[in-house]
Amino acid sequence: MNNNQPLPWDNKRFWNWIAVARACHVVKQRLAKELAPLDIKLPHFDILANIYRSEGISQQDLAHKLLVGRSNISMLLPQIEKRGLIERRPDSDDKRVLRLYLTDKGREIARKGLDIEVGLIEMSMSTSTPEECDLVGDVMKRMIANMEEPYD
Amino acid sequence: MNNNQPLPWDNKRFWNWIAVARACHVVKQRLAKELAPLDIKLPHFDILANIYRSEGISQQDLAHKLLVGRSNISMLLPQIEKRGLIERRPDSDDKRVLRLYLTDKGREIARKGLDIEVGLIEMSMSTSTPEECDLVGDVMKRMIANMEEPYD
DNA sequence: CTAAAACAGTTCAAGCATGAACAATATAGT
DNA sequence: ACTATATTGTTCATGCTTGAACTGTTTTAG
Repeated sequence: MNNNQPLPWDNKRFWNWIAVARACHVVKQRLAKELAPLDIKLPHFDILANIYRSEGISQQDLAHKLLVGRSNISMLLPQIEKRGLIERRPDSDDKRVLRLYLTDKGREIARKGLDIEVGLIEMSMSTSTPEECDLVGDVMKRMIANMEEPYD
Repeated sequence: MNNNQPLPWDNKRFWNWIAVARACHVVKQRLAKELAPLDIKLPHFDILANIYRSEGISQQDLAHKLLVGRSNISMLLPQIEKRGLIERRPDSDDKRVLRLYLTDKGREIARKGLDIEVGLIEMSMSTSTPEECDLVGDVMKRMIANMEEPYD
């Protein structure tokens, strides 16, 4: 450890994190290209995929799952709705909330897109053992947990 | 393995990857907040940090390092230049290329920002051993390498 | 019961990122 | 030397993302 000017370039954790960020970036760019044949953009697909897993989810919860603002969802949903991929139905108990459902067409695209995504992930992780991949997942979950804390 | 409908929810690699993407997202959001006192946005900081490490880099190479398009850099640099954080000087050999240098003010912000970033990364990775972090880095580098391939 | 607070969703302006089309310069092939 | 090709950086239109301000609904407190 340097005591005067500890440059990040000497810090292994720093570089390991840079690798994570780059991998994330590269995978997202690649996935966007692979989804092009389905005529769906990544943000729209992320929404479809989440509704696919949690049919009837509210916009609020969807935004929370995707780690984006409510306004973001609010701007994207009408586009997807106009394409006939989802339906928004008001909750019967609480008139504030809208619940989200896939149409058959939406479900098909979500399904195909997920197949593409899983294929891509398996391909890119094929050179690592399942144990290694699990460890990566564990470290990431720990990071997310640590990130909740105040720090400064 | 399911043979009919292999849902991603049954796929461990899939979930491990989701954890990576979420961690990436959370760290970026958090870093953006921590950088606020320096009055610098994440995209601008990423540029400063890279010039800090590679003074005299060209816009092209910078874009490549950051995994973004040249146009992106081309739009952001004038803003940073107007704030007096960087200088753009034409290359003497090749009149097409502009080389990027930090001003003293820019170097100070880059330095402070990097300290914040490293602190954040160390904090979030503090619950994992150095060996685990290194393994994460290795798996990510393998993923990036695999992602270059054609696949479909 | 009513006023205040909390909550779900929307709208808007601003900033970031992209790809395509473009200008200027450099390199290669003939 | 000369044309064709490739490269560097810019500009533009488009789309995503955000946070703040807003509407309407529900819950909480007095």
